[in-house]
Amino acid sequence: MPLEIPEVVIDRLPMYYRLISRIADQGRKVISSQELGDELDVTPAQIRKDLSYFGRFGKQGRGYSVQRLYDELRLILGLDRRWTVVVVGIGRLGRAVASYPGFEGQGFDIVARYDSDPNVIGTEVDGELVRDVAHLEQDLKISPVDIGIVTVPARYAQEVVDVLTRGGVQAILNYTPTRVQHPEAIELKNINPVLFLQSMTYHLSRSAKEQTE
Amino acid sequence: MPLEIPEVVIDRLPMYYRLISRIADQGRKVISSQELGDELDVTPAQIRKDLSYFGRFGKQGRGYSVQRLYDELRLILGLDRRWTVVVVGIGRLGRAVASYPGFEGQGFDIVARYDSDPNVIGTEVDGELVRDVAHLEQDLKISPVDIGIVTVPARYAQEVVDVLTRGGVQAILNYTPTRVQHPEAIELKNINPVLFLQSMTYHLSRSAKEQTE
DNA sequence: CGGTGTGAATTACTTCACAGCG
DNA sequence: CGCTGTGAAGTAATTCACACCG
Repeated sequence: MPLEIPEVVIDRLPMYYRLISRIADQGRKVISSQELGDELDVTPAQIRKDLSYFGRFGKQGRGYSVQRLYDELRLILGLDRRWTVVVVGIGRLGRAVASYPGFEGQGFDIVARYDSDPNVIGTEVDGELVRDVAHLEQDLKISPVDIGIVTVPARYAQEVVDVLTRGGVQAILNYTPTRVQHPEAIELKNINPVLFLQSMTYHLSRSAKEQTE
Repeated sequence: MPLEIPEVVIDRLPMYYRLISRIADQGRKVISSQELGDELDVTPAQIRKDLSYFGRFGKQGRGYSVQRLYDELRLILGLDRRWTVVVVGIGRLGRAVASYPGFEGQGFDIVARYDSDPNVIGTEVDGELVRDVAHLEQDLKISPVDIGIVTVPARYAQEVVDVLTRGGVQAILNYTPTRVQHPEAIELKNINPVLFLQSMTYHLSRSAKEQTE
């Protein structure tokens, strides 16, 4: 069963998890891969194949038990526990991220917030004090944290990532447009909205051209 | 040449563009696919193949002219013009997005900001007034806008997307965790940080297990 | 029946490897 | 020479299609 699961599959699981938890909330008991697929614009075969990497959760002729599938995905994604998170960089974006309720609601506990600006250090965000980033590495050594979110200005991104990795953080979400170096044992994902816009403008400029042709 | 270009290729172009503009800033004149690949963790063959979908920009034995490649990518991605953007939802995230200098710097002009909260409407963000979202559809009809960024609470996401599409917006960047319905002629990308964290926790919980085994 | 689970078939994507050009 | 551009080869991912089971 655990024979190298493709990364694309992993990347789809959170989407399945999100849908199935919504469906569970609606009180639905059973659902087919067809119906899941309709909702997500994915083929039913893909959903069945993806899930089959992890086990046989469905019942022939019936579909998937919503509760069962929810439980399994939770387990697979490691969401049967809480994860600790620090947010580094409390500018406008960091503030928004640090106070976004969607993290806590999904098991991600923001345990600390850091900044380097003396005007920001010591102020409150969401009722919690902002700490001095100079203490970050030391703090991480005393009480380790699972995940770091980086919302500092681009030029500090590498430095902050280095501190986080030295501090033993296992995963990093980088909101900075800078691509940073990092040990490959550490999970790192980038969120750069400009790249999204640019891949969309590619298509926009084509369809504009088609019109005139 | 224009024989169906894979979407994965399009999605990599902005990354190439970003790198090449940085290299151009450094005053470098020529660069090889090998060097580009080292920087981006991509094989040189992939870079050459990707670029070859659009033309022959390199010089054998030399590499790519940085300036030439920059110009070509700009053109391919439709960045040889400015794009207009509205931000809908001026909460903490919307405020951060609306005042992020990275958009203007890359040719995306935020031309208007909307909210539904009477306490927010009429206030200033980055020196610009926030308008009433009730006027959005009408405003778009009078002066069309290319792109909409949605930073409203999740439950309003569909409604806002509907207004934007009726208003003739061509692309939407959805910061909401809600997956919305939309005409397929419209480009839509979702940014949901929780999904990123969840695909990372999948790996974290594995490597934790490996340790104990 | 209806819908899963899955090998097999297909399609998509990546890498190889080398001819050809500056 | 050195490095691009690209068919051909090799992988990877998706979809098909159907045996099987509740």
